[in-house]
Amino acid sequence: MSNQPVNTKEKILDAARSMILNHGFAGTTVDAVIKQAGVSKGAFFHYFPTKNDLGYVLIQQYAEGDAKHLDGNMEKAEGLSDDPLQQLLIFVKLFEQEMKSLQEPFPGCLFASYLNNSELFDEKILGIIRESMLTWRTRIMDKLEEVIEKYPPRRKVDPESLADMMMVTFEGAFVLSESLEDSQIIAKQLAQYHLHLKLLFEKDE
Amino acid sequence: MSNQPVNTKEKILDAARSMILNHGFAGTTVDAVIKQAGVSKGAFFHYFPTKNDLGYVLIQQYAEGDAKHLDGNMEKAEGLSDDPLQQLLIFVKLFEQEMKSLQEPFPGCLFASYLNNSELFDEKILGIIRESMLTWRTRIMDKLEEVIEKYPPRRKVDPESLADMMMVTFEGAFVLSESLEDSQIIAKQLAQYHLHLKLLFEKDE
DNA sequence: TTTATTATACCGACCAGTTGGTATGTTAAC
DNA sequence: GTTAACATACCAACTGGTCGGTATAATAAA
Repeated sequence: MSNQPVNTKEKILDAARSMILNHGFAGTTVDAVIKQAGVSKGAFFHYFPTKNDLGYVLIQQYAEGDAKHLDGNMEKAEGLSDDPLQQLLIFVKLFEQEMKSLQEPFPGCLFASYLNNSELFDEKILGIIRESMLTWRTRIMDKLEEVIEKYPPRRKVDPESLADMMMVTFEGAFVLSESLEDSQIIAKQLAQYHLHLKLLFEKDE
Repeated sequence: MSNQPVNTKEKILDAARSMILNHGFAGTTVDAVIKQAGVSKGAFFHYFPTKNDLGYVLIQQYAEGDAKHLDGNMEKAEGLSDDPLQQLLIFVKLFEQEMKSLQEPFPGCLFASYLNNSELFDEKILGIIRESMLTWRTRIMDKLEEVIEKYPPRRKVDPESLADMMMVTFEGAFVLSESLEDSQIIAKQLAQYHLHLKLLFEKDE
C-alpha cells in the first residue's frame, strides 16, 4: 500500500514518524531512527540541524496532510449533495468508511503524541497543532450553522461543542483503540457521532 | 487544595506523576524527578528498584483511584434515582459538574500518556490500563442494558459503543483541552454525551 | 538497664553506557 | 573545482543505576 521511500530524507522522516507514535518524541533516539531508516548519522544531521527540527518538519507535514484530508472529504461531501445536513452526514460517513476499511492497526495521531509531551516542544510546534484543530472547528462549525438555520435542532445546541465533538471522537477513539487493540472502535465511534447529528437534526418519520 | 506530601515516597510519586503528564515517561529523567521532589538519588532507588517500577506503581495507583471514582459516582447516581435512565444521566452529570468546577487546568490522563509510549512498557502495565477501560465499558454497558429494556431507543444502538463513548469523550476532550488550553471543553463534551443519551432514550414531549 | 544487633531510611560520589551533536573526511554530480 | 550528499570517528553532557557509608530507631540479649 504505502510505497517505500527512495531518498534519504524521506527514509528518515518515515522511520521517525512511526517510532515517535510508538515511543513518543523523547523516547525516540536519533541513533534508533537512523538504524531503522538505514542511513548514517551524518546523513541525519545533514538534513536536520537538530532532533527538534525533525520534530518540527514532521508535525508540519502531518498538519498539512490533515488539512488536505479535511478539505478533500468536505469537498467530496459537498459534491454529493446540496443539502447542508446531508453534506455534513456524508462528511462524517466518509471518515467512518475509511476507518472501517483499515487493514493494519491505526498508527495513531501525531498531534496527540506531541501533546502528551507538550513541555518538550516550543510554541511554534504547539501552535501548528492548535491551528489545525481550530481549522477543523471552524470548518465544521460553518457547516453546522447552515444546518441549524435550515433544520431547527430538537434541542438547543452549541455549534462549537458540536463541531469539537468530531475531533474529540477521533482522538478519544484512537486512545481506546490503542489500549483495547481494536481499530474498529474508531469507525464505531464515528458512527455514534453520525447518529448524534441525525438525532439532533432529522425529523422523526 | 491538595496537601503537600510529607514522606519521601509520596514526594517522589507526586513529582513523577506531574512530570510524566507533561513530558511523557521517557522524557522524565530520574534526576529531574528527585530535583523536583527535593530528595536524593539514594532515596529514589531505595523506594523504587528501577525507573520502570516507579512507572508501575504510578499507573497502579492511578487505576485504583480511577476505579474508585467510577464506583463512587455510580453509587451516588444509583442513590439519587431508581430509574436506570435517570441514574445514567445523573452519573454523566456528576462528572460534568466536577469538570466544570475545575480550578487549575486539567492535568491530563496517565492512561493516555502511557499509551502514547506504549512500546516502552510491558504487558503488565498495559494490562492494567486495558482492564481499567474494560471496567468502565462493562459498568456502563450493564446500566445501558437496563435502560434499553425499559426505554426502547429511538434508533437501534450498540450498547458497547455507546458505553465506550463516555471514555472516548473523556480522552478526546483531554486532548483538545490541552491543545486549545481550555479546560471547559471537557465539561462541554460530557454535556454532549449527556444530550446524546437523552435524545436516544427520552420520549418527546 | 545497659549494650549489642539489626533494620530502615536515606545520602551523594561514582560508573558504564547512551545521548544529541560535531569534525573531518570521502565521493560523485554539475 | 565547487557543492551537495553522505560516511565515520569522536565528544561532552547526561542517563539510569550502583555502592559504600551514615543516622536513627527498634529489638533483643546481657
